[in-house]
Amino acid sequence: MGSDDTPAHGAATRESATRARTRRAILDAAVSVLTADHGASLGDVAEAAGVGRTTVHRYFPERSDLLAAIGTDVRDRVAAAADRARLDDGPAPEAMERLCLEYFELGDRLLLLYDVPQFVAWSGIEEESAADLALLTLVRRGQREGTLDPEVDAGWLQDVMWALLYAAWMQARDQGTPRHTALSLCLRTLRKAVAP
Amino acid sequence: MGSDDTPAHGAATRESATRARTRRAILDAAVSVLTADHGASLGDVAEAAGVGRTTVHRYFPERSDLLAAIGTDVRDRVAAAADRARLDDGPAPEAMERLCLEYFELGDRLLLLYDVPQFVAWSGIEEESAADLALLTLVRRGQREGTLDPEVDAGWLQDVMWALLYAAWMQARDQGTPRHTALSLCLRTLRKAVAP
DNA sequence: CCTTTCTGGAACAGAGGTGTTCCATTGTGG
DNA sequence: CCACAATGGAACACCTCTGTTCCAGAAAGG
Repeated sequence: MGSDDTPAHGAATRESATRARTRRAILDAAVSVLTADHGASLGDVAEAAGVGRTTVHRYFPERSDLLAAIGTDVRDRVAAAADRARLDDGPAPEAMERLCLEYFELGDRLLLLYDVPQFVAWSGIEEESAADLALLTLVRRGQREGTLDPEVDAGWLQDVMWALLYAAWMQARDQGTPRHTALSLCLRTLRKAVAP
Repeated sequence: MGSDDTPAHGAATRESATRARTRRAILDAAVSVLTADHGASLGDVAEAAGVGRTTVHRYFPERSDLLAAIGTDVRDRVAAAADRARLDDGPAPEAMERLCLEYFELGDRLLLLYDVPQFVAWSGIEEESAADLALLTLVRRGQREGTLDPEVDAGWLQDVMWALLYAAWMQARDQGTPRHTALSLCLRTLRKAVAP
């Protein structure tokens, strides 16, 4: 990331548009391929990205570099999503639903993060990311205000949200439930589950 | 399974006590090793079982045979658990909680079944096992009787139960929450989530 | 248009897992 | 106590994935 393989000339020079596009293609392909099969080979990823295996290695020297890059990518998107949800505004349950909605849109990417726990270890996602902490704070606020169930641990309510999101994704993926239907089932159930 | 490698003498002869014990040891070790790392090698399994790699191959000629055996084992346990829960008795929500409790006890084994989807394909677990169908029937009964939320699809409520179970296992495994605490959180939340 | 960047393919060595065979050793049960 | 069941280890060929190098051709971009 910091040390590029195009060292010479300037210093601020980032990455050519071509390279940026190729990088994204590989990253996106990796997400969908790895979601389907956690043990997929780099050859599979390359093929899915419409790119030579050599090129994948050119961007991500080792397998772990690719995984780390995915982790970083997801972390950024999660942070942005949490930001958009404005967790500090309005009633806690509604803020939680906004977050759920934002996260739902991230789809596959979060599914992958969910069941490939190594990603949490890779690429500086600490145990508690900023987004996780913000959610935890939100839950505590809701419990204080009496809008969220105060009798269970805040961490549990957090997990419940993730679990229902996961269920909704599965419903959409395996049962072919339309995305918006799955999401509204999720939100409805979440609303009831976290109520006092 | 049907065709043993001890063909001679009788016909009803099952398996020596020694062999049965070894088989179980391998199966159990495989579950815990594979739960920790889906891509673990047969060598790892053998080591965990306190058995030579050759011996593993003697019982399960190919990797897929071992996986299939795990699948079958889990399927049987699930069926027995569903049976013990007596899904046809009493109020639907309570029956659902009994099932949840039984499933929770299966621990690792179900976790594995959950995130190694191949198992569903291996070893004759059809899309809808008998236990799944019984649960679906239970949910429909509850909806008819007005004790379960009638406005959502029965399949969704089923998924919600699994999702909360999963969350409870994770809570126990990663946060070190005592098993009974995790279970009661799960049941409390489930009760609210599925209520009309 | 021509130079620089970027790419894909081939070919390679190495690592690690798999499945097999063979044999010496241990143990279990009659 | 003795035969036979059951085991563990070594050695084997084979496969797949990885990571690397090298080079010729395509694609940008000035």
